This record gives sequence, C-alpha cells and structure tokens, in this order.
Amino acid sequence: MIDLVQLRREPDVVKAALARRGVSVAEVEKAVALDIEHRQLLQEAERLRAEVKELSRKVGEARRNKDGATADELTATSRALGDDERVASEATDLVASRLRELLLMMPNLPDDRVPDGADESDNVELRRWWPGMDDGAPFPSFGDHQRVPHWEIGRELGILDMESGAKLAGSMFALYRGAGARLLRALSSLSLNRQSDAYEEIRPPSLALTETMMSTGHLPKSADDMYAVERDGLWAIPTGEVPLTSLRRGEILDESELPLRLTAQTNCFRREAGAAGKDTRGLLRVHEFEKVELFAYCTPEQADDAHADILRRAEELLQELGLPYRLLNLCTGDLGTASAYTIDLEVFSPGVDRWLEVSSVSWFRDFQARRANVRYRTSDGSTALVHTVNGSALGWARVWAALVETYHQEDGSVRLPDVLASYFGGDATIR
RNA sequence: GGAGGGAUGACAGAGCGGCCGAAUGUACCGGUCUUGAAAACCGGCGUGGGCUUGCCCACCGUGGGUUCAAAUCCCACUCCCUCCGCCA
Repeated sequence: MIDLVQLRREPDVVKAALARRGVSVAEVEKAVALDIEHRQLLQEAERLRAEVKELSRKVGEARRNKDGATADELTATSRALGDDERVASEATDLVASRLRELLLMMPNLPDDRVPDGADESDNVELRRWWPGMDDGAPFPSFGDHQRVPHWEIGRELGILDMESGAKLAGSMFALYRGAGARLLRALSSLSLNRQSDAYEEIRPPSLALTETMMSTGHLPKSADDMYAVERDGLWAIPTGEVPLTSLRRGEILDESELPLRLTAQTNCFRREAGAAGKDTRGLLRVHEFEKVELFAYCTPEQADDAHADILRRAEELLQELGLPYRLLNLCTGDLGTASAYTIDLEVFSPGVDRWLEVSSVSWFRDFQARRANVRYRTSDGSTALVHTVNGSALGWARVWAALVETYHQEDGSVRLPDVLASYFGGDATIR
C-alpha cells in the first residue's frame, strides 16, 4: 500500500509516479478527496464520542451521589448523542473502507531506475553471462544435439512425463520421474546449502489466509491468478514470498535483528489464467513448480545491499550450473504490483531457443510492510516500517529444462555439471 | 469430530459494568550511591490516528450485540492447552 501521508504531502509526486504505471490522475485525486472527507467525518464522530464519554462519566458520578434525577436526565441526553455518534461513525467507516479499497488496488511507486515501457518487450537488458566469458569466449553456439526441446529429451530418457501430469491434475502440471525427480530435489538442496551461511531456512505452509495474501499485494488485485480453497478460506501460495513476508506480520522488530534474512523452498501454484495454449509446452509455463526463495526484512538503508545480495546468490547458482543468462531491468509496464524495482534473471533455453525467466529480484520499499504492518524499533526509540526485498534462487522447472537441453549429449544422454554429481552418487549422467 | 479450560502491555500476571489504557513483578532506559560492577533507592517505560500541540479518539485474541457507559455481560468465530475419537 502506498503511503497516505506522502499522498497528502506531495500528491503531485504520487500522481506522476503512478501515471508512469498507468494509474489515472483522476484515480489518485479520488483518493485524496476521500482522505479529506474521511478526516472531516472522523473529527465529527470523535467529537461526539468524547461528549458521550464525558456524559457517561457524569452519570456514574451522579449515581454514586444518589442523585437519580440528574442521572436520568444525563442518560437521556447521552442516549440522543449516542444515536448521532453512531450515524457519524458509520459514515466515517464507509468512507474509510472506500479509501482503503482504492489504496489496496494501487500499485507501488516505481523507483527512478525503472525504465518506462508498455510491456515485457520494453524491459532493458543490463548484461549477459555465459561460461568462459571472462576468458574472452564468445556466447556459446549450441550444437544440434542441444537444440532439442526438453520435453522431447524428457520423454526419451523417461525423466519428464507431462502426459501423466495432465492425467492426474490436468494440463500444465508436470510429473518428473527417476533421475528427473532426483534432479529437481538436487537443485533445491544445492540452493538451500548455498544460502545457509546467511539465511535461515523456513518450511512454511503451502496454503495461506486471505490476510496473508493481502500483505504481499497478491490480493485483492490478482485473485484470478491464485488457486483458492474456498471451503476453508485459504489460497495456494504462488511463491514463498507470501508466507515469508507475513512471518513477522504485525510485529515490531528490533533494529539489531535487521537485516533478517530467510529462505524457503516451496511449491508455487499459479493458475496462469489466460495463458492457455501460449508458450506452454513442456515446463515453459506450469501451474505448480518448486522454487527456493530468498527474502529479507531490512532498514531502508540496508535495502540496496540486501537486493544486491539476493541477486548475486541467484547469479552464482546459474554460474555454478554453467547456464548462460541475462539480466533485465523491468519496465513500468512489466513491474509487479507491489514492486518498486525488479531485476529479472532469464536463463537461455537452447532447445526452445528462448530466454526463460527463472528469478525476479525485487525491492518493495515499505509497500508490503505497510500492508503487513511489520515495523522496527530505531535506535532513537521510535518505530518505522521495514523494507522488504526478495528474489528466487531459483524457480526450478525452467532451470531443469535449460539444464537438460544445455547438457544434452550427442549420444542422447544428459551429462549434468559436476556441482550436481554428489547428489547423483558421483556420476551425474542421465541415460 | 466430541468434552472442558484459556487468550490482558517485551514477559509473567491482577482486574465488583462507571477516574481502567489498565495494579503488581520482571526485563529495559535514565539517575543516586560505588574505584568499577552488583545490590538498594528514585524516575521513566505500549501502539496507532485526528486536530486548534494541548487535548481528543481507538486498541485488553477477532467480529457482532446489550448499555448513558464494556477488558469486565451476551453471541459467533479463531488460536492455544488437557482429555476422548480418527489419522499420515
């Protein structure tokens, strides 16, 4: 949620920033007007309530003094005022909830570093990495044996069975088997092992309350993209970010705890509404995938470092796996609702000949912290909202795809990088 | 799923419907004392919001209700504990 105080103080700044993200000026002005109206109503309601309280105090006093006549008179007056108070309060609450609804639908203010743009085609590529580039090697030219899509390799080797996934849960659900399943497990283990020096490992529930989903900004705006367990009022988490951000919801952290870094491996559920049929072959886009998330609560001053640390760790994993990738600075049109600044990592898939998003490293400023009400105690004793940052390290379905294609041998086997060998009993070749 | 008990400030723990935003203890912060520390003593010590910055309002698990007045009474829900049932 954006900062109401900032909206009051510098409405033009907010209007300009949100206009970059396609929020109309009229929308912002409506919020400003509702805020003014709300405060006026609030003053009146509180004035009446103060009077009722004062009268009630006097009623009690009169009763103690056995002055029944005065007490009855005051009671009557207070009762009438109470009716007025109720009306005023209801009017106040109505405006407050309208304002809240409006604010909940508004996206975060984009950072200055975010380029303007309409959609993903306007994202700005920052740089690329590939094995050997430091020694002057060119971007790899992939052989014909690497130009085979992962779903074909997966079927050939019996390690990926999309048909069975569909049989069990419908299309766009994957089923890994044998070495394919083991590879998935190895990737999560590898990542979690790499993060253990600085990030506490968490195993959160896969389902979340509506309130939990609200805190990250996934609800109310993106309800159609979430799986709902309606009967119990729960939602399947689309990312580990959801439970991690709410882990300390409503709490005041001590500044000495920050940055508080957490990591979690979770399954991520996404309905991908409207995506049916497009770029959905194999593992390109699935309804459920495994991901390791990195997350930090931090002070505003720590946010840049925390963001850089997550990005570095995600990059290091891709480098260890030897997969070429690129970094994109997301433009205003592609930025997630809650994010102020996001760097995407895309791995290259030679078999599909496309770049695949495997991580989004985002800084949310205090947008999520305001919704989740996570604050910290500063050294001078006051409280302030924390900043949240998070990123994947990594989303495994697409990494799995890129690995299988990149390391596909001419003889049809897949020889995985040595870093994974220990997870395969020493020989990470799938035949 | 059934029966019972509970939920109050950082923690522990009081709180006959009316000077209760809340006793007391611990922790914490400041001070006195001390060579220093401990102990003792003194003082301070929740979070939001509004505006005329001095006041007002809200918050005692959550949401309703009763009342002139609710931490306190009523209803529903959630969570925790104990017991029974079921179960990976």
